[in-house]
Amino acid sequence: MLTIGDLSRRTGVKVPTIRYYEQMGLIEPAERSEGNQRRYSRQERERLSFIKHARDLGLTIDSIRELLDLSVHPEQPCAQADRIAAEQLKAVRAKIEKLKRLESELDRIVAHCHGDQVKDCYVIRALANHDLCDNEH
Amino acid sequence: MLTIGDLSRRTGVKVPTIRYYEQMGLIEPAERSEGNQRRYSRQERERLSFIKHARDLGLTIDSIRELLDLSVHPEQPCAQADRIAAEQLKAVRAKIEKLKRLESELDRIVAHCHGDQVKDCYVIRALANHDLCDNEH
DNA sequence: CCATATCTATATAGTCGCTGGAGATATAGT
DNA sequence: ACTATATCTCCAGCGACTATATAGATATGG
Repeated sequence: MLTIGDLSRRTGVKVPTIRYYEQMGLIEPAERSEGNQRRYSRQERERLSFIKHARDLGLTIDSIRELLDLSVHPEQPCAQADRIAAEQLKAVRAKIEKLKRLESELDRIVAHCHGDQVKDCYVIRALANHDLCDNEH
Repeated sequence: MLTIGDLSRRTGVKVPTIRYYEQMGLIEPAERSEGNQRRYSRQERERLSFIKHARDLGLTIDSIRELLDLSVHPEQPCAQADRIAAEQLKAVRAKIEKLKRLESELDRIVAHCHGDQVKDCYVIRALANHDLCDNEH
């Protein structure tokens, strides 16, 4: 059995975050030692690793809860799990597109600035005047 | 003079957000009508547009406050404004890189899934088992 | 000139996913 | 037995809003 600190080190999830996940119902309330400290088994470590992995991929707590619910019904069709992952992929792609537009505008703003004083500064002027932008954002 | 609703429509910043910006000290407390309603001039509309533009570019409230402070000192060197924009650019690029890694992994996960049942589902299995990942994330 | 419709005011709480602190208790090592 | 470290619970805070409730102001049509 692992203490919460051990579990934290093995999964890379911080101790208060583990307790937070318990509170949010992502993991079951843990067994307790005589002195009321949480103790975890290998199964619980795996579940937490699953959660960590999904969070690293940007899935919301709600999506993860859904996936966890699905994973305990192995005979059901997996279309829903598919859908969750596909939607997340779509969201990630949309974010990338948006960030790329920001990148190109910021890049242009930074590259243009060669004034020495604020009154000539392209950064400031570009922000004050949307017309200097190339694209929508 | 514009009401807060007019200002909102002209800048695309929602009414409660304008009030929030006032509270945060990004914009000066507005003049008031006899009935205690906020009234805005053209100058204040421009300042809010500046803020909107900067927020759209992902700058934090704190960075925007710095830029606004700079913009009222036109004789000072603009190196700091430059630095703020350059740092934001760096942050945006880092986010793009991270999201691209997520994209490729999610894409791989989704593409692999052709099981019909949860027990064979690659989405679920991939999340449970980090070894199925190609790269770090 | 009044009824009504829309807008605005303030204050407060909620969102998401944690993170950190205070003060008390448990456990491990010597 | 003593000490150092880990853990416990509870609660507050982050950022940037967003929503809700209740009350008062203003604009419009008849």
